[in-house]
Amino acid sequence: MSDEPLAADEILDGVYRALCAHGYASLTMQDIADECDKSKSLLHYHYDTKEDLLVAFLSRMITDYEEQLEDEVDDSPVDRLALFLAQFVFTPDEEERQSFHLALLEMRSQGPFNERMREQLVRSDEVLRETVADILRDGIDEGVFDAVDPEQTAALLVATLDGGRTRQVTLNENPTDVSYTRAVVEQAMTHIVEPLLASDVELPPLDETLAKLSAVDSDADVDDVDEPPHSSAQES
Amino acid sequence: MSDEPLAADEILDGVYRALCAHGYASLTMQDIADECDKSKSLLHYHYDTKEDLLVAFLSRMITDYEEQLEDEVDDSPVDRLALFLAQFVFTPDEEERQSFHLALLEMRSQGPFNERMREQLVRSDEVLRETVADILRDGIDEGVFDAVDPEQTAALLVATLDGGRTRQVTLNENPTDVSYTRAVVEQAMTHIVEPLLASDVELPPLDETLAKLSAVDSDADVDDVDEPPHSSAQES
Amino acid sequence: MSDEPLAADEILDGVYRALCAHGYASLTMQDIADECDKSKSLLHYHYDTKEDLLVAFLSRMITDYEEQLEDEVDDSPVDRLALFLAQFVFTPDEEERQSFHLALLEMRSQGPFNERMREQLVRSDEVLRETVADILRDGIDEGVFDAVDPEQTAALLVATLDGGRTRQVTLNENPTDVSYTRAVVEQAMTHIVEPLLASDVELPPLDETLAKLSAVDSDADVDDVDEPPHSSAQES
Amino acid sequence: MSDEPLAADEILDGVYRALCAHGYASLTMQDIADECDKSKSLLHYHYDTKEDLLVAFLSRMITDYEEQLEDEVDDSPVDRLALFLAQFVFTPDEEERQSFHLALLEMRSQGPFNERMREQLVRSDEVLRETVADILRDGIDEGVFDAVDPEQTAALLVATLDGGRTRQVTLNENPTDVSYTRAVVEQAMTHIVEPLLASDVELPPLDETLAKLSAVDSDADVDDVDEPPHSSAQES
DNA sequence: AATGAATGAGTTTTCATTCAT
DNA sequence: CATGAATGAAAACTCATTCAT
Repeated sequence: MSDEPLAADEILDGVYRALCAHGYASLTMQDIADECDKSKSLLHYHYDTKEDLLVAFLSRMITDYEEQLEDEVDDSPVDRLALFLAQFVFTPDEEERQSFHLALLEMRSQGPFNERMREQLVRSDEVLRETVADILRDGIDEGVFDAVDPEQTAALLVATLDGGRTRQVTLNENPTDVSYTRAVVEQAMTHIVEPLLASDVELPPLDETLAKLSAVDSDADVDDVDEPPHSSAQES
Repeated sequence: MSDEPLAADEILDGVYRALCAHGYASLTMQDIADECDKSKSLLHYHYDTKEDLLVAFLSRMITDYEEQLEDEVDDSPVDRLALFLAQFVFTPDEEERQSFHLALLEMRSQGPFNERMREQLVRSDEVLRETVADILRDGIDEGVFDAVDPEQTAALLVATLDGGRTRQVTLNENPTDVSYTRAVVEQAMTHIVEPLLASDVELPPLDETLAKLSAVDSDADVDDVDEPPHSSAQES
Repeated sequence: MSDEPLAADEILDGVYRALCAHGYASLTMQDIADECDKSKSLLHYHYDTKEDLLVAFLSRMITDYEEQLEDEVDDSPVDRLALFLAQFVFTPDEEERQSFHLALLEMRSQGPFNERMREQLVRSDEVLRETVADILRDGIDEGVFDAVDPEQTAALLVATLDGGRTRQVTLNENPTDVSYTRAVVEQAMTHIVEPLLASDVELPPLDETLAKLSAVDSDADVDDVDEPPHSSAQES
Repeated sequence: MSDEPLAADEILDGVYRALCAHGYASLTMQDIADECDKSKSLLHYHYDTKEDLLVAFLSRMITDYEEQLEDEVDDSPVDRLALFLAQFVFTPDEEERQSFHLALLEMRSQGPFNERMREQLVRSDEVLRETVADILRDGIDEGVFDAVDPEQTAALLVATLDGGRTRQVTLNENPTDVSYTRAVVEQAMTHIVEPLLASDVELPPLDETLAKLSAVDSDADVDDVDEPPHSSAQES
């Protein structure tokens, strides 16, 4: 019955918005407090230190992503792979997601200096690569992919997509320009994925998958005007 | 003939070492001053603001890299490509290298917040992609590569290598472990580069190119004990 | 009839334990709440402010001490004086005692800044000096002490004992070491008390009185495992 | 020739004044900064932490006291002892010194919680007791004192005087009232010191020594209106 | 060219207190 | 009675920058 969102969660939502607005490097507790309309002291009431808060944020993000993945297990390997590729492409209206991935990139670069953060980042990396490896394994079993090494190929794909996205978010001054990532994803489809497919299998075109993606999003997002549905998370 | 290095340059060297030691996020003017044995005030004498100093550092780094590239124009396209792949991710002094790329990654994530930094980063990206595109164009002209789109393929390769390196430096707690990058580079050779080669052409194995690389470095490094020769730079 | 201790009293017990554990300077309401397993809010329900709570604590402590004194009026002046000397500085549970006196010393030093606290401290000082003066008066009347000025001599004795204890608790890193105090008490007996005695009167040796003290305590302490019986209080 | 006082010293002077004005428990870096007309940041420039600053303050205080002692070595043991006793008595115009001793008492009660502070306090205690013990030893050698145990007797005297002062500063609401300490000192002279003297030796009356003390002070204090001459320090 | 001293604006964190339930 | 949640004011400390020399 309790409609009111829990403060601890609202704070994490504030972290998301504050990261988008200010980036990680210049993120202050005050920024977060402002974004969730709470007092700084309350942040410390729920999370002892700033680090605790950020670790909790990363952790929720990854868990949300894992939960989202479970919804997709019924699709065919080819569709799941297409979906995975498409998720890396920002659509022009996703300005916010670009800011977010930028902030995430900043946090990632803190990993080596912070044990607890690195733990989360490594976990995130494993989720990501394992997702692709699972898809590949399923596809190989079903005979729709050639018998490549699933782990190695997954590493290649994740590196490529992540590299494309990284360059997109770091280099672009116009946050609605998505050409860099899109080009990389399309090249990855042509040079890496398509040569893997069995002769009678076809990868759906990127635009088609993107269209499907935004349809799903509109469904889900009915009342999430400003807020990520604990889900825009996908990472590292 | 004046042997004594210019203070302005010694300061930039200090930036390099301070970035390796502390990362970008927690880099203070004092850190840099300590690394180059100068006073904070002197840094401000030569560079008005911290931002000026970091922009100058990025700029010198890219210029150094460009100069280094000019030494390689005489090699064959295949060798140059092999060299590029190898160089991107390995150097004889791995540990320092990784911390440096980590710091660079942090700076890259500041690009969107800082016009002048982004300028340098974009320039660096162009140098990088243009280098690969040039190699590809030369190779296509000479008939050793298939007639792919040089720009697009260059973007794919750069994204892949950069993505691999990024994941390596952000996820690894052991800074001398390069297995992640190596796997990605090898996969990139197999899945992306080799399918491009004319039927009678062979890409030299990674190890061979690496061996060549360290031979060259030993030659050059005679008196570079502690200091980057204004050159370890290469980026973004 | 009602066995359950009153919350207001349990809170004061918490103050005692929290003072021993943390000292006065860094004593927080949370510390006290933790020690009595109540919420901070409850402390404020029973005592409006932190100051109120501490004043109440001091007040109860002194009252408890006064009550304890009444038990001793039947003894001879010499015995009562010996007891006073011994009691002032030693108790069976030394370690707890020292931390408590330390905390008390901190509170005492707040007196000049806090009217209400000073009131209690002054009252405590009067109780203490009056106790000794009474003993001296009784002894002079009975002819066992020389005819000194009871008030002045009481002031001297109290200052000496308090000074010894203060130096003990502030200087010693080992809280069970009482050698400093013992030395001072013995010197006080030799130099101050003994010259006061009529020629046929003898002060019982310190060890003997101490033995008596611990015997009494063991009797009383049957069910006081963890808690001060509202009584360890005695002070300055 | 440099007339201007060193900032580091001015800051320590500020600590003295701030301690007098605010006490130790509520002493903030801002209070100290205000008292010495410097910025908080400058305090941190010269002393890394608040603790460092306070330790430095204690340390200078003790050193100053030791230096002052050296001026007195030529006096006779009886005079030196009289002087020592008198120094514990505040004269009515020494309101400031009372506040200071109060603050010092607060710091002393922090000893057990702070290793570095305790070090200074122990050193101070040793200086104080050794001073008296030295006087006693000299006097015994010269035959003006009875052959008491110098260390033990010194401990008794220091405890008594310190206890008197402690009670004075903690209990008195009127900071110009010095009756408590004065009474204790006089009692100590009568009951403890005088019985020690050889039959032909006399202790100069307290008032006389006090008069001598203030004469010396007026000499020295010519231009120290508001400032302790790095010397009001004397302590345990 | 070079430095030590100094500062203001800002950061995280602490804590007594209040409020709704 | 009792509590968890929430807050505002203030604390120590940091850091880029400036200034006098």
